Amino acid sequence: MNPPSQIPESLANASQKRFPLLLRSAWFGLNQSFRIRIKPLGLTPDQFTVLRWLHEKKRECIRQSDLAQLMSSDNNTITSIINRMETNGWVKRSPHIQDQRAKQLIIEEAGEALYFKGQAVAQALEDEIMNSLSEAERLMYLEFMHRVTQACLDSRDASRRA
Amino acid sequence: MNPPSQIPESLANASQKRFPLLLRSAWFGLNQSFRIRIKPLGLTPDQFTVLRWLHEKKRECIRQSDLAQLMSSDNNTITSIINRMETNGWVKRSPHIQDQRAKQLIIEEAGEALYFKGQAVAQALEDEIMNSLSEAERLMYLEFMHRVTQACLDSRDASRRA
DNA sequence: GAAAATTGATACGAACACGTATTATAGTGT
DNA sequence: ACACTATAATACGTGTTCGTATCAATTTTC
Repeated sequence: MNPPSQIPESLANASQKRFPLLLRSAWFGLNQSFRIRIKPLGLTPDQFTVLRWLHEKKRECIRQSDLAQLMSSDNNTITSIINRMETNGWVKRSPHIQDQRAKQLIIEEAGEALYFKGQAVAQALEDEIMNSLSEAERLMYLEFMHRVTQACLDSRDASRRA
Repeated sequence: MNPPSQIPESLANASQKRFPLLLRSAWFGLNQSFRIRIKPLGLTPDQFTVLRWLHEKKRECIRQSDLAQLMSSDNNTITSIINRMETNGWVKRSPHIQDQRAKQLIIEEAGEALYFKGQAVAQALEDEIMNSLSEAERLMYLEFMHRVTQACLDSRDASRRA
């Protein structure tokens, strides 16, 4: 009865072929879904992403600025996220050996246990989303997405330098 | 010289075929690039998105909750964004005719002028990104992206109901 | 080796995302 | 008419994003 209440229709109309709107909705949808699902763990999506990188790069020496680049984020954001996660005992800061300015990030036992629980949820969600494409489509899509993502990051870097 | 300083390589390794990481980087890259480019206008990306929808739906009666759905956002966020934009004189709140709880959003002259300036920047950025794909690839990519986006939004809605 | 430029991290503030609670209005069922 | 439920907007608190400024340490340049 309300005129603008059929939102799916308007999405199908206006944003169907508009990359920025699709990207925004996809990211918000995925992020919100993941947030709801890992909420019982006491984790936020960004905190999980931190745990993921620190787990995968455990053998390497990861500084806060390295993490910022891996997450397409910046040093400010990483500082405040790590502050909360350090308080929770999930990660710890350690002095960097060669560079006295830097701090090496290390995942704690509690953090790693949390990561494994979150990873199961994340994998299930990823599989669920990717099921909307066939095997062949998925391969093409990921290849295209990879190129588009690089273009987005290149554009950002160019805008920063300008 | 620093061990983890070649980030492009690590992106090409670990996240090459991981949809969630690609999506995150693409969204952050695009958003950051757009933010830098429209900063001279005094606009943020989200404020531009508000102007965009209010311009495109000018003929319809758009309530705050309608805008929240269009932007994959929620009423809380819309309230605070509209507060700032109303202060700036870009939009105004008007009582809804049939529903006394609701407020109709209307774009002001100053807001529309800003929108047109931002739209030129947005279109240039979108074209720049889409240039990383050929014409045929772009058609396929947008079709796949549309399905994936729907899957993300469906997953969010299912998680909310659960 | 000293000055200059760069980099790593932090503090602070504004904007945004989101959960919970609250108030006011609308619709529903009886 | 009445209670019950649902919806629209808001207030408030926490977490995240990002710009600007600051400080310490490193690298570069001369």
